[in-house]
Amino acid sequence: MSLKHILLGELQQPKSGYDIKKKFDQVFSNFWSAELSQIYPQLKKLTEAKMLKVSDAGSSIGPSKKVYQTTELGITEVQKWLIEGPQQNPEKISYLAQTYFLNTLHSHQQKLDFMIKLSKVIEEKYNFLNSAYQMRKQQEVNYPESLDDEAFYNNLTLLMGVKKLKAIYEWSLSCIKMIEKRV
Amino acid sequence: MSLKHILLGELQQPKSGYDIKKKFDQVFSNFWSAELSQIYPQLKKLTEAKMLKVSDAGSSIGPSKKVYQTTELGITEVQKWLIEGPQQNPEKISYLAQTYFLNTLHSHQQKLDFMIKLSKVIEEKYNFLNSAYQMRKQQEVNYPESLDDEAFYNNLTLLMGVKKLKAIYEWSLSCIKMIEKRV
DNA sequence: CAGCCCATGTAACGCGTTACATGATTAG
DNA sequence: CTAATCATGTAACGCGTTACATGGGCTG
Repeated sequence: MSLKHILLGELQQPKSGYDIKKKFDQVFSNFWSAELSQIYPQLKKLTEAKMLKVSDAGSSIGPSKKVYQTTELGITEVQKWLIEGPQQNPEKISYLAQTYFLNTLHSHQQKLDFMIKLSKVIEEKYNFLNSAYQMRKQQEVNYPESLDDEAFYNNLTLLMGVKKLKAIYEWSLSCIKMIEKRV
Repeated sequence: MSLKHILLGELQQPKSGYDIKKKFDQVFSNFWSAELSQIYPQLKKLTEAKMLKVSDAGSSIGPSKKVYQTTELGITEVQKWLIEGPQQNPEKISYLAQTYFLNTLHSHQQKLDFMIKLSKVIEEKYNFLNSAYQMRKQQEVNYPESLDDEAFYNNLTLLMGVKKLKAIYEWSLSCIKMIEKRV
């Protein structure tokens, strides 16, 4: 049930469905994803529930745009969600399921290949997130104390991604070494 | 599309739907979850697709039981899945979404409370996984070299869980410290 | 005999993805 | 003029959860 709350949270600063999608791809990807075909109907639903308000900002340049903004009722809903405490959702990690059943492949080389590929995939993700994090860090003189509240909490999620991916990347490297020893 | 492959992978050793559910709860929870209402129809579907075979092992004691086992066709399917390389599925982590929008709460104490609760939740998960891991480690004289292939790859997933949760737990502790400084 | 675990399933509903449909603007 | 990006939406389908329905066996 988090898409609803993410939309309400993000639309405290008004934007369109299309803008939100970009935010999902560029910023939220660390902890959530959604398609436009899921976003638009949700926006409609939340508007009907009076948690969002719309204004048509078409006309001037570009195609007509619907700009949404969270209402007081919507903000209350976000606060409820936060006060209820941390939501735990079951993790689904396909590549770990694959690792679990890796011995179904009979060739030692194929098992090793899988882990090498996995390691590269994780390395890329790590590099991507880490460079985003380092950039932020260097822009601030007195990081993280100098950040305002909003940027500070945004940043904690980025920091988590970096630390988690670092641990997973190191795990994948140790896996490769262990598998290599098992010839 | 992983439930299918997890069932096919796990049923290389024959068991019932109910047995599989226990495995999900006790072992796979680290990387996947599923309800019985999802498992039973999948087993039926995979049996129709000739990737599983059933035998009624009712009679003797307890209620009648259907025991499923992966066929050659099913094993080939698992191998295909593994050879295609690591599957990346988008992560959805509700509590990180909540962290991102934590500044929607105006009270500093409420923000801190959220992070303290989160830290406790993560600590519990970490302790649970880590004790499972330590037990395994101590049972083996020459860990992990002494493990057979199946146990070895099973174990890599456990190891990943431990390392990841350790990193996340440390992150949550550092978050508490940083938030405390921001009074 | 009450409550729990074993054991299998169906139904309703919501979440999420892929594909389809439409049309404007902008950059090469 | 063509391709990409901007912009909004619907339809079909599959995945996943919660609730419901049924019944046997075991333990206190």
